[in-house]
Amino acid sequence: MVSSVQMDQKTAARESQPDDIETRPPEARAEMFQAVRAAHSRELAEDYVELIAELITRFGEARPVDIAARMGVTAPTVAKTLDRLARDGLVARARYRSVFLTEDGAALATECRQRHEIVVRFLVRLGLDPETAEKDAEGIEHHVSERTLDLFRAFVGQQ
Amino acid sequence: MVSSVQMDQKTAARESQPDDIETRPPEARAEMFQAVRAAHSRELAEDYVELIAELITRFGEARPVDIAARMGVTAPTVAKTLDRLARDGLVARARYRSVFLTEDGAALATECRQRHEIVVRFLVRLGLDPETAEKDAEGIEHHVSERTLDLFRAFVGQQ
DNA sequence: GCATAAAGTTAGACATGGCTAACTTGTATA
DNA sequence: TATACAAGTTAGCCATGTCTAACTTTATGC
Repeated sequence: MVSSVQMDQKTAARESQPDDIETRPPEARAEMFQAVRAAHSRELAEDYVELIAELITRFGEARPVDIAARMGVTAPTVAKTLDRLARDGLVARARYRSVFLTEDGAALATECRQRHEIVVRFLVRLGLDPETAEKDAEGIEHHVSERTLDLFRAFVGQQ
Repeated sequence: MVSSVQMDQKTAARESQPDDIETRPPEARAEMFQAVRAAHSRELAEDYVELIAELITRFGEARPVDIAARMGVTAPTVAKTLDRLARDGLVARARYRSVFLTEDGAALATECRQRHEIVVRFLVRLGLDPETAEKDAEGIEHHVSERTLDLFRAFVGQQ
């Protein structure tokens, strides 16, 4: 262990380059990673409500079998996930029936769809092919702050 | 159930707007989500090796206690995660000792550091404040394809 | 050089998100 | 309308990633 040496180096580094993330206190890093973990726990819910909203729009209902096919998971996985979403007040369901969104779920879906749209359009505007843009957006959209989304909007909007 | 009606709508939609992701076959969606899930399973490993590399550079060693403070998790969580990384050949460790990267781990760390750098610089160039750029990059970096990264590089590089 | 503090480990709990196998319900058709 | 197939559910398994509590080892300071 080299704690005392570390402290000296840390202090020196922090004072010489205060803007570099590496030199900010460990708690600052911790907060960032905690935020990413929080985003992850929302991701699946967001993807589901977004998909459910789309299925309802296109087909009038969202069936577990269609969700499973599009999410690339098995039926039991969908069932368990829908139970969690119901528990969290995002979807409403009756046994052996299609799934519907609650008011909260519908609101979340709308928000997610818009965010997704903006990210895709931003990437395409940047020069990415639409196919890859869709793929990347699926992963990126859950980690884009409001501030960044505004910049994306501005970039898409310009001329 | 409305399978036959669904099929008609699906077919009609697919023929009218072949470029929209919603109109592509369900398997295309499934692949995207599977890719995102695969990215997730790599995320933690990437964040750890990146952090470990940085700690080694700055302090000469990477101690679990320092990793825990910066990841925002407890010591046992770090221990278990390091065991998995060791199992996967990314880190080497001896009981009660600091952690080191294997050749594979070091290579992954370098790759991740560069990707992270580019994403941050891209966001800052776009107009984002450095603080938020760091935060967003932490989530985004794991979901950026090579193609997108090239576009980010180009955008950062231009004048 | 010994006591104590700090760091690390182990054990065990829990939620999430995936799976297969087996069963039940609903639908469609012969 | 009876039955067979499709859809949905339940049970139970597993890995991941988090935690707390309790214990062991290492390092520090007097």
